[in-house]
Amino acid sequence: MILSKTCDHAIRATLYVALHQERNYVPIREISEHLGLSFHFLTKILQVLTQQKIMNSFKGPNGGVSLARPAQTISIKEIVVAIDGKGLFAGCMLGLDTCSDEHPCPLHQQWTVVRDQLEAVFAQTTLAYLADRIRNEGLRLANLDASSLVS
Amino acid sequence: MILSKTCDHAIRATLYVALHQERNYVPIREISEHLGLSFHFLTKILQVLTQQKIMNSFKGPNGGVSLARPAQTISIKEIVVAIDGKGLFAGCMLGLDTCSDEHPCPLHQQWTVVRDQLEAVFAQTTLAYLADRIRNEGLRLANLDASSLVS
DNA sequence: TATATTTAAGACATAAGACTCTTTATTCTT
DNA sequence: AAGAATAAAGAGTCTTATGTCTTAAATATA
Ligand code: FES
Ligand code: FES
Repeated sequence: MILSKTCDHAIRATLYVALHQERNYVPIREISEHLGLSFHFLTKILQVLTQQKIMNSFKGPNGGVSLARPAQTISIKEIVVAIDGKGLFAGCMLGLDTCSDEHPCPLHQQWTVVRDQLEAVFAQTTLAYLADRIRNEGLRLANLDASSLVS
Repeated sequence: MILSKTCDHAIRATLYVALHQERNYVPIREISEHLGLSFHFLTKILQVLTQQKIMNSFKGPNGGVSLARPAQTISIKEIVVAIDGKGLFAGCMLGLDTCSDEHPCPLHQQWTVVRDQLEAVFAQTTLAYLADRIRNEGLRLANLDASSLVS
């Protein structure tokens, strides 16, 4: 798997929030129910995004989470790095402890070309862009058999 | 991590064998010592490659493993699929249970472009090509602090 | 045939990731 | 002030990946 489950959940949750930006805060309970994943687990994940200043949170009635910055300025790459670290964009494909042009492994040349493209695509893909496409094209944020949840 | 550790080990081991093709069989013990990984673990991994007809094995004195086909005909993709399955080249980036153009997730368009390129690169990169480059350019198969092992 | 060498197989152990539960802290509403 | 709603924090559990160990099977050599 490219991304950890934790990271998958983080991206889906931030997209859900981006789709509901008109509201002040979106409760985590609502997100977890709409995306079909554990409330407590999602809470832990979003705590990290809050600590990383990607989201804001607010306790108490009418509380929840919101994007800390305009959705146009938050990239998918940023979320991936916040949750999974920069390994995907910097690590060795063969799992060696360093990846560098000076001491490349056999797959270094092949991998870095693809990796740089992946990084560029993720860096320029923002939550705002994806939220627009979700709205306009009906892209799914959950499994098909649970799509009724997404409302 | 893109590939599992198991898959990393498999690729490194097959490359080691490809570098020693002049010999009939290469003992797994020798491979594990040169690559700095567990003999028993590597044995299990290479068993899978043997079952998948990518390698041959032979028991007893002067036994070991060898490539089942010419190194020119074995691609990295084939090894990745044998060990990790086809998930990397077919699965949803967001971890949803299906990935299809008909019901795409928000990252589908971005990911499939990169994924198809990764698949193409891996499919056309053979053990023979990589072994040549290892020989000619001194690419490393092990960590730097263990590179003396690789002889 | 006896012994050494090597892979095959499977049980077992450890570590990491994924998820659950309980308690605490904060804020709103009444 | 009291109670309800919500996130934060942390302990605990379950599952999967990784790694280890022991025994069996096959083969060569003497
Ligand atoms: S050194 Fe292995 S991918 Fe760069
Ligand atoms: S549906 Fe998610 S990547 Fe294709």
